Amino acid sequence: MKISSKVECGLISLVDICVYSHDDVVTVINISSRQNISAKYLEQILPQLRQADIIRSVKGAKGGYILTRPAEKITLLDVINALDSTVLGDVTFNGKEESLIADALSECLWSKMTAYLQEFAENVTLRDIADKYDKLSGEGSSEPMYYI
Amino acid sequence: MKISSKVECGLISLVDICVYSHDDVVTVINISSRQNISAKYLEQILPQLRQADIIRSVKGAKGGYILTRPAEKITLLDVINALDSTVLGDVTFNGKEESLIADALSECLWSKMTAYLQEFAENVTLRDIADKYDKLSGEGSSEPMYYI
DNA sequence: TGCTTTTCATAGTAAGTCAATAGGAATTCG
DNA sequence: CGAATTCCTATTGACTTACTATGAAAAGCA
Repeated sequence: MKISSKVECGLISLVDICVYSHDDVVTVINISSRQNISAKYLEQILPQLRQADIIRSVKGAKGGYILTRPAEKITLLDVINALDSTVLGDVTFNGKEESLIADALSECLWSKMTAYLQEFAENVTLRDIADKYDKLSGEGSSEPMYYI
Repeated sequence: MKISSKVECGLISLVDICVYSHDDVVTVINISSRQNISAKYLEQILPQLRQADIIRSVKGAKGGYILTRPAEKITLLDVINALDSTVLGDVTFNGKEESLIADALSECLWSKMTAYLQEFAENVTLRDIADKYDKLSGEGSSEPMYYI
């Protein structure tokens, strides 16, 4: 399916913060260099995650970001809603399609499909994703790294 | 969620054909006038449904379109794949995000999310949608139609 | 205080996508 | 032949996306 780069990068940042913040803040530059994402781009994404109360920011020197709550209480739905509400929001059209069929589709199909997707996203937590990453990177480190 | 107007109009067309074709072909102009969709736009959408073997076309005068098989054997997945493969296709990125976290996301999250959506779409048939429409339009006709 | 580090806010831009339109060729019926 | 209809390709305008740019504001530190 179609996931914007904003959501992808936002999620990568959150996993990075989750894994590398040891009760301390993580800076945009930290994330940028570890994850190969433009710092300026992150500077645009992270504030949105802050507004959605997923991360908390500390300004000034020694500043940075940290999760507002344990990773198991942050869901994929939270993140997607914060960064791209069209992914899991209602299906909407220009309004031109005025027909009973279009009505039937909205009421009986698109609404259910959206709800179905939302249910998936509600049940994936940042902890789940971070654990998967830990497992994968653990496997990787016991083997030669071909792609250095 | 985000559904393109192409998919919406294509689905409306299929329901229209399903309901109004009584073993006979339905023309673009028929659909266009019944559903308030530009005929030229439909002329672009219907051929794609034909290439996907969902409808069959008859050229020339007295020509038109008809379903290739019973409505209960046409799934939402078929239609979406025919008109907009990005909706249910794999999640792909520019390839810039080279990090283990991005790998973990592809392998463990996006692939599952896509499969989950596909499962939904596989289990909705054109018959289901047409039935819903019949039910809705039936209810409507027993009440005054305010929006003639 | 003044310097450095960092977040914050806003604007801009280049490329791509989408919805819709346009014009005309090819086919078939009567 | 002529009307109806599908088929094919191109084009346009609006919108969206993925970034980049510039600089202000805040906070730690010497």
